[in-house]
Amino acid sequence: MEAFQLLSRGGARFDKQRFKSDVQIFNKAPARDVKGKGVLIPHDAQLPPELDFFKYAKAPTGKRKAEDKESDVHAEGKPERAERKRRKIEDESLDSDDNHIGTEEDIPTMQKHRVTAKGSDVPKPFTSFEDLRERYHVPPLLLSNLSEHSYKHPTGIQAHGIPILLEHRDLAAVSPTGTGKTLAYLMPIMSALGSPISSMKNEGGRGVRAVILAPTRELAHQIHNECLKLAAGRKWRAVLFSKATASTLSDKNVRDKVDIVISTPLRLVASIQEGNLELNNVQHLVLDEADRMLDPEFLSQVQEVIAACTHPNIQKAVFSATLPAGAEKLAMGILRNPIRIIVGLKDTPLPLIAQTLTYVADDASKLPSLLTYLSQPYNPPLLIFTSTQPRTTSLAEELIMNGISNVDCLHAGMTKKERDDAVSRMRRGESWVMVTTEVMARGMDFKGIREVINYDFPTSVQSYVHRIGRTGRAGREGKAVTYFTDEDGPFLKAIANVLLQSGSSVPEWILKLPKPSKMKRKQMGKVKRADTVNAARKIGRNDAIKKRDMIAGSKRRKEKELRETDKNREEEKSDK
DNA sequence: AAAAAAC
Repeated sequence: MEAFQLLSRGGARFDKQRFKSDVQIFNKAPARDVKGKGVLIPHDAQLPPELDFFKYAKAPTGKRKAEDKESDVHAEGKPERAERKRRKIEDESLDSDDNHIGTEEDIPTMQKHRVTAKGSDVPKPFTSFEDLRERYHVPPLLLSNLSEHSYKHPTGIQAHGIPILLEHRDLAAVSPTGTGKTLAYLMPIMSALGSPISSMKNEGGRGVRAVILAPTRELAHQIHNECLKLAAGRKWRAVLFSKATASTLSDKNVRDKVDIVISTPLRLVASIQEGNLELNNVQHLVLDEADRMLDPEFLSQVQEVIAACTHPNIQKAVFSATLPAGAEKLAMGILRNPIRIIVGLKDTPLPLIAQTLTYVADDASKLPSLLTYLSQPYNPPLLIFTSTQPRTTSLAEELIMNGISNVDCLHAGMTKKERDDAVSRMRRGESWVMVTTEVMARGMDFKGIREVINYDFPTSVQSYVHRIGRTGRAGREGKAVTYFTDEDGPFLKAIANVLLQSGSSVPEWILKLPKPSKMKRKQMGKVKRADTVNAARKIGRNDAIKKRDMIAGSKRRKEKELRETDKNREEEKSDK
């Protein structure tokens, strides 16, 4: 409390103890608004003893129902689509029986987590990390490192995925954000590397034995940290690949002593092409954020890495919270006799995240809305997503100029050092408001984040799911606010369905929006937009105006409002 | 659909 009073006077540093132990803080005094700045002290959110992520799965609602309804409404003329959907759902529920995944007595976590497995000879999941010692001879040190970092009970993806990887099978794993996917692949890999009784023999060759690919440097860095935690007390060498380490590793003697390389794809490709790195002894390859890694821009790089991994007995695994059909197909092509594990519902955020959609009319109305939001109590640190680097920078500047404390900014246009510093400040709890791009959207695990704001509308369902997945991690609650403007109309419904699917509510009129067909979306753009505008005006407009009026305006803001009304007028004209 | 990120 004292720390926050200090803070409210402005300028003072965030109390570093603040995020050291979340639990400690959570048990403290009830939430109080700190004078003026609206910073809220959390009071709830004790870690639940068991991470029951999927309560909603027991009684399927939301999307399933919405899908059916949708099919009913839109299926006229093409009933086969509804039929296909229904069959798919049945197939999924059959999968688990076919593969003898286990009964509830065997695996108490099963029912809760609604896991579906597909593939031949699916290994049984385990219930306690200790089980792994006997079943797979996982080194005791690894297990004690686990408990040291208070990993007590395996999450769904860990219970199901780890045995698969320990049996050296290929795996495609889909599990929601913040459910411990990193550990699910790191632990078995490190076990295999260190265990003398592993299914594959290590005497074959020298050089890097495991490679983990991630889409951003920050994520690679974070994975490396996890790796170090697990490896503590053992001689494993895990290397975070960067320019610096790449040149060190060009020395073959050094290289041969490295077990695990964690890297972004292009960095690795560069080293391979320079002849400074050989991957012919790689026996474990993981694509983290797999769907992202299989995006067209990354795909060729990833393929090059895969091609360089010539070891015949290589195990490959892909992990993500989202896996669109296209990416899944690609992944399945890369994997050999794979098992596919899906925890929860695909492409769905956790119900722990309370999501809202907020109408803000147009771009110019966003800043006033955000400032209003920040003038009320909120839970720091706050993560704000924008669509471009320049917008990230300028929004951060605006916030600072409007007197918001401890604003930070992070995008890939910044130098490595700037990026590293921003992440450290975030980890230390010194940032209250972090404005960022997609670079932070995936994988990043900041335990303190309880609120995410999509200042700019996400460009895909996947992006949405990952962005808001920065909160609500490891069983904690989270909050996500998404601004939408008239222009976002065509994509609104898709996101709205995601909200529904994960147990958040959506205004009726959004659900009634017609679903724009792919082909017609372009030409219909105008019409759709008009629909949205009208519907939005009825419900959201007044709120938006009220909000704007509530803000005592600085000159800057008044200018903004003027510009905004001008724009509105122009748009109204052009609509006609 | 479209930007970001990767070196």
